[in-house]
Parts: sequence; C-alpha cells; structure tokens
Amino acid sequence: MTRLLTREELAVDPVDAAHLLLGCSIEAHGVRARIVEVEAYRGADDPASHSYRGRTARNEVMWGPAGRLYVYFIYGMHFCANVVSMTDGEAGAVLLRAAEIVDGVELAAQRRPAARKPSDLARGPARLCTALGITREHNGVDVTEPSSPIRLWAAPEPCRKVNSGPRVGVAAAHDTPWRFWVDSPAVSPYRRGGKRSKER
DNA sequence: ACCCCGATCTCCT
DNA sequence: GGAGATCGGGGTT
Repeated sequence: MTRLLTREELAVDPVDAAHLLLGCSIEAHGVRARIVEVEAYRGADDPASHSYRGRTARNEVMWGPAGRLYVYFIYGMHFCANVVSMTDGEAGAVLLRAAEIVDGVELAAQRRPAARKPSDLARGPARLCTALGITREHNGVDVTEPSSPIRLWAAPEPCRKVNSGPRVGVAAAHDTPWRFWVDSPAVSPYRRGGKRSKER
C-alpha cells in the first residue's frame, strides 16, 4: 500500500510527526491497522514525557534516530508503542493510541478476545499493541525498514479534519493539547490523569 | 526501601 | 458510563 514512511519524514518535532502519522497504517504480524489517534511527547521540556528527567536505560530509544519503535511496559501486564521522532540525540516520540484494523481482523480478534466489536480491537494503546502482537521484544525495531517485522505505510492522502486535545491519563501538562485524532469509532475514550481525575 | 504512575476488564447501575 | 480490581517497573532516597 503506497510506500513506507522514511526516517527523514519522522525526524521532526513530535507534534509534526503526530500529524504525519494520522491516516498511516502500521503493519505487524499479519495485521494492518490505520492509525486514528496519537499523542506527541517531547523531552526535557515536556513533563509528561518519559524522557523529561533525562536519558535512562528505559527511554534510551526515544533519544536515538527517528523511525524506531519505543515500546514500554505498563500496569504490570500491557505494552504501549511509540514511533520515535526528532533528530538523533534529541528525545521525541509519538504514542500510537488507537487504530482501525484494515487487514487481518480475524487474527487481531484472536489476540483480543475481550473486544466485542471490530472498532474495539485496537481502541487504546495497549489494545493496539495486543492486536498487532507488539511486545517488549520490539523495542527499538526500525519501522522504516522493508525487512522489519513492523512497518509504517504512508497515508494514501493527508487527513482533512484533525482534532486535538489534552493527552489522555497524564497528570502533568494537562493544558498541552498534544493528543490528535481523526473521527473514528476506534478513538479511545478520554480520561484525565492524576489525582484530580475524579474531580470532574 | 519507598513512592508514583497508568490501561483494561468485569461487573453494575 | 462509572466503580473497583488488577501489577510490575522506574526513579529517587
């Protein structure tokens, strides 16, 4: 489908990379999904980012060249995947929050028995990873490489209408609208982060 | 040793 | 649509 995204295209500010990624599709382990919701994360200037406090073993790939996958473990049972952006040496990544399965629906459904309808298969960052078979072992995988097990296909056309709002579940930087999505039933529900999440 | 952080599932209303 | 349960890792002290 179309062509693979290039490292050069992704080596930009995460907010720009986030817009670029909407409408693209991610292909992994027999499933292809159209990305409909993402979040941008930066480095030292972004208190919500894993790399806010500097380079560590965990966030190492966020600092490397663009086009690699940054996969992290969460809640003792889930994984979330980001596409690394920015130039080598600077931290930046785009969290893949939700996607529509466009190929391999049956496989995705097997991996996600709890999903009750197709739009729920990759509706949420950890669900997306589960549906596509992405785990810790794929941390650092280059998604711009044709031989890679996980690849990113360019959007057939730019998305017309892009919505934005605060990032989901993050306690910090609540007023930074770096969550971007297109209209789709697969977009995940919004949750405010932090202690104040119950105050509204 | 400790504290903070967060996605999903299953009920329930 | 909301409530409550579930768990391991990262970073700092």
